[in-house]
Amino acid sequence: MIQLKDVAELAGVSTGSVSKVLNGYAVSPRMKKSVELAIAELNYKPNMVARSLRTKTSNSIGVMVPYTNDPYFMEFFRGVSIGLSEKGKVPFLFSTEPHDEFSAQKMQQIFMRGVDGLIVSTYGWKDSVLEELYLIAEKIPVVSYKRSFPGTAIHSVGVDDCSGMFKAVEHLTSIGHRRIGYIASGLNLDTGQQRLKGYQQALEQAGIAYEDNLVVESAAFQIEDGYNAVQQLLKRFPLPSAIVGANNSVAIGALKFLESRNVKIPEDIAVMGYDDEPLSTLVTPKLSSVSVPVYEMTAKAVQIIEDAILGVHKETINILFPTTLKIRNSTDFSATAAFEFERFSR
Amino acid sequence: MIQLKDVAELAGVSTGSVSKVLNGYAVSPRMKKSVELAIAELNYKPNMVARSLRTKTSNSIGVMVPYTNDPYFMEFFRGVSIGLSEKGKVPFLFSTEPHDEFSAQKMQQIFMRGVDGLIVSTYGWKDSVLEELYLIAEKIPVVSYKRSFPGTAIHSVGVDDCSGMFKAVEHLTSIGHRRIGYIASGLNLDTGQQRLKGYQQALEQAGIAYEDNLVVESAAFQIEDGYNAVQQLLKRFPLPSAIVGANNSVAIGALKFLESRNVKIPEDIAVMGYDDEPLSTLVTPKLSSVSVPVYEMTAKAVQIIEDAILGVHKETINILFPTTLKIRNSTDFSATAAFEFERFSR
DNA sequence: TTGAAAGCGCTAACAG
DNA sequence: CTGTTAGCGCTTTCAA
Repeated sequence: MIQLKDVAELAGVSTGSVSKVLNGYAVSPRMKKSVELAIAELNYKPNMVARSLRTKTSNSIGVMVPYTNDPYFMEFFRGVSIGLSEKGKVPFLFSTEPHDEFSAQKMQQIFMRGVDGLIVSTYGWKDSVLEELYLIAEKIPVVSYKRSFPGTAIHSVGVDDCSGMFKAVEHLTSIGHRRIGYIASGLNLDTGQQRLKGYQQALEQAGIAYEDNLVVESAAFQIEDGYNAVQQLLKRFPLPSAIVGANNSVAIGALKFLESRNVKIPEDIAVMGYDDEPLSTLVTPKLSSVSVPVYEMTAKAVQIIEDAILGVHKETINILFPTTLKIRNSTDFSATAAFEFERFSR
Repeated sequence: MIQLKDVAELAGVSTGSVSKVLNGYAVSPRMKKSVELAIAELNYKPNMVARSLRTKTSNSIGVMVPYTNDPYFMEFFRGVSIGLSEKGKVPFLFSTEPHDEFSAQKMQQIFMRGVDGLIVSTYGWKDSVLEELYLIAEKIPVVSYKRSFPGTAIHSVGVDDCSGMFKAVEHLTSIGHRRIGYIASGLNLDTGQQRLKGYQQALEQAGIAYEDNLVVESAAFQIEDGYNAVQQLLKRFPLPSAIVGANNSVAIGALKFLESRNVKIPEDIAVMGYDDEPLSTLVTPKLSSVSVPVYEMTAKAVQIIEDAILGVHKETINILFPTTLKIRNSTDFSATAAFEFERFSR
């Protein structure tokens, strides 16, 4: 392994001087030149581990994502990754399984490795793991994705789920639906509660009485949970003319069950998702949904981390992003039929 | 930050001794006890950066995955992540964009951070980046996923693409198809060539003459590439009665185009994918495909890395895994209609 | 079995 | 502007 000392020798200068040109401090042009020559000659690469030990920063960020098959993981990670890369930072990635016994341990691992900050999606985390997170947040900046932790040092980026779901349901009432089933997921989470609230407020605004038995709770946020939950809704009488899922996956699960029973969508029953993803345009019919600005959110998360590391933030930051309605064929037969490729573009 | 020295002081022993109990060397029970007590009392966490600098190993592995929207990325990463986690190793993740100018730079970054090995999917990498990879492979173990580099130090895990595609096409000929269109992707890669070869061999075995104009090349491996490519195939006369995609995404793209033109699948044209993924069961009709044992492959990749780090391997390892046929409704109308959830299970 | 001490490769005062 | 030097927190000889 060729190291700084070797560069110094070849260039005929001190190691301190080499370090200076490496880190962009003021040096004479002559010195700079000869050092750079030696670096190129030897193909020298600084040892980041030694640098980290000395400077106590690593230019790396811990990222924790849930292990679900949910595609939002992919977009979240992708966004964070692009953002960090632009800032010259490296992601240390950890996946967490919901109810993973080792999440706390993994988080410690990552912390011990000297990351400068943490960006986390805490979906499925147990309280004990969250406790650990609070502790870490006292020491390095932490940004939580789509979930806020009021009263802690944890920053967050999220969306206004109440207004987002309001839009979804308002869309349905605006095209005439009066009996709207709701597949509720994550009612133990603030985000799940806000979505339900949005549903209720939209009904209220349309002058529709809320009916408890049009809301069924799903086991979780996955496709199969929606597939199972929708079956309850089909036992109601009169049948709902529209069904909204608390997220996109449960809506797709519902869609798939209805398809298997030859229910016509949207003619017999309209289906609406929430938290749009590329998959929406690949199912038949294409799923209407409410879209969340993943890229803006992840970019912001990275920005917050960076600022926090630099000590810019004195207060905990909690930002909510707006959502946008995507109307497709699962609620509107006449919606654009052109093949639409939804990509994560920047 | 509480450190080893503090533990030593509290326990009334030397730092060397604390290090010994930390690393499981022989110490007296008394010493062990008191040190452990002090560690617990102070809630001491070793600084992995310092440890790495000293030991020259980091227990971390660099993982490079392509930035595509292709879901196979997710499964690959998930498998690797689970595998590493089981070995107590941490993934340092880097995403690469096809034709990314910075891939080489990113790889250097990761290398400089002292990873003990590298697991890479080189999809879309330019030659200059590969050159860099060869160099790195001289210094630390590298395992490539789904692509081999004969004559280099790079290990690989892959599948037998020729026999895999053979199975796919054989399935079609066995149910009576004689005119089978093929969407070729990645003909510049060995894996793309092997798949095409499998297609040709299956035709030959069925006594069907190969026709150049039933093979169209797609721009890349994405859904939209299949969507575009299939349009060429529809200009052939007589029309093919079946179409095979070189991977799952292009097959889905084809499926979506045919759907938009109200072509009945599989009655008018059967569609077959390759390299199955969960998405196959979410499109309508469900896509027949050839499945690759992602988890076994990633687990093997991790195993190889681990062994190589320990110096077990003297030779470069190249392993091919077998594929399995998944028959669904896009080729067989009567295939199981039950809702099938494909999950990445272990 | 334990302690003392010498670094791992780098940066950052501090002097010159 | 440049060189010297003292560590960053840990492991690992080497002696005791």
